[in-house]
Amino acid sequence: MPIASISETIRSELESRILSGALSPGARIPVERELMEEYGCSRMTVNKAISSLVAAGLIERRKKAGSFVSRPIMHPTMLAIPDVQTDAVAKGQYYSFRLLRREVRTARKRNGIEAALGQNGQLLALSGIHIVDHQPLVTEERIISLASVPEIEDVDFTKVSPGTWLLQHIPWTQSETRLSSTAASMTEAPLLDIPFGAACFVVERKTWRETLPITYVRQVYNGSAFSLTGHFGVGSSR
Amino acid sequence: MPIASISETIRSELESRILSGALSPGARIPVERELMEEYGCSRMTVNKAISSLVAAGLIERRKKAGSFVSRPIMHPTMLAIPDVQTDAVAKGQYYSFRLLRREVRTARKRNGIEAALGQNGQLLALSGIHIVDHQPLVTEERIISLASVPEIEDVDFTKVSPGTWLLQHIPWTQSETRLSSTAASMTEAPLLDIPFGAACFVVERKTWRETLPITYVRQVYNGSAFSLTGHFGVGSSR
DNA sequence: CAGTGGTCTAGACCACTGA
DNA sequence: CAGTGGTCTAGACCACTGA
Repeated sequence: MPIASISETIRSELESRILSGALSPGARIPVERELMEEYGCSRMTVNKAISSLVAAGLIERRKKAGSFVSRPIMHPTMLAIPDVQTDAVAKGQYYSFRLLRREVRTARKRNGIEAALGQNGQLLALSGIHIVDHQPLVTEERIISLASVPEIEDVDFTKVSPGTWLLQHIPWTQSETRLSSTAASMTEAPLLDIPFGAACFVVERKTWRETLPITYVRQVYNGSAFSLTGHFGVGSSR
Repeated sequence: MPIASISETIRSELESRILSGALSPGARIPVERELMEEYGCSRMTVNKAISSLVAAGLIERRKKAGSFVSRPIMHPTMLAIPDVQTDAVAKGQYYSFRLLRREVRTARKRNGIEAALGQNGQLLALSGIHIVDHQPLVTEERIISLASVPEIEDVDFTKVSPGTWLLQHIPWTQSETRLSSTAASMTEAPLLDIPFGAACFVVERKTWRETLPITYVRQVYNGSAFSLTGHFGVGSSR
């Protein structure tokens, strides 16, 4: 194991004092110049340690006033929502994507999502189903802005899923993900090989590259075969 | 607006070059000593800029070899899973918690979760329902380690929900959250005032304080009244 | 107006590791 | 073994803002 650097030592000792409650929310922590003396190091080193605790949300700083233990403590969770194909391949499972529909068209009026994606031109609308280990796992309805991603018009989606292709070719900077549940519809139920009305898990995502909209996708998972797990550790983001 | 510092300038210019694709995944970025000259600044300043991009996952560094644009690009999402009561109160909605069952007992054998929570003593088992704007929104089954949180035995849960009380009184450091969907059971359906078998959204969470287990909770939401939304921006964690 | 943090400099020594 | 990043020093000047 690597020997902890001075700034790591300061960071972890402050973190312990906060998490143990020795320094309670709202408490003032020693000023940088005090910590310099305590650890016999330079101010830059102290600053680095405290800055990482600020980034982790454990400390807030105010000039002249000092540095304070943050007050709120919520339930944030970092969820890594997997790409279906990438995830299946990583687990060594058999994967295929079955394309059900492919259409190039303009945005439908009165559909806010399509309007945003299609404001600069045409849309590619796809629907299909992800099959993992020979079982249908999740249906997908996707809309892609051809103005933002013209080259996708020539991609063969029998070899690669649209999501995987986009991940590998288009850099994105912002995403918004919505998670919900729904009852399987008349179209989804037979595709997923589950009863009409069965509980499903829904992932919807919009993705942007800077301010340029790229894609919207709605995925409906077989609810009995899918869950998402997220972890969160206070101060885990170094 | 504050004038960007030198390190912020370097950071944002590198970020732009990466996100625009001018520097593609796997590409080598200039070494620190080159960037020093380019920006006419000290190495520490360059290092600070690059370190923040490393923390944001955009860059990976290898000694001797150099610094490279990261390859993967996943779909991480930061979800802030709200506390039901805190969330409702913040929105100005009427909130109440109805306690249905309260029991102090030892862990049931063959139940891994209870065994972990009850290894040092007794458990407090609670069940109840969160009522928001006079509509039942979510049922809750919770188990709390009395060894870790002895003072909770005297709390009156007609005024405050167990989750809110814990958030406000017990510092936690690690949590694991699982999201899934399920069909409403015979006990849940009437409590939520929905049909038996209706699609529900399930949140399960285990929480620790360092290595000490604190609580496990399973919440079943009325699926037609609930969704979670998370955002993610590349490089948003400064 | 004085205490605090924000940022930077111009070096330094070292560990690591790819050529 | 040389290039690269990791970390640190001992200062410095300044902006902000609470007392």
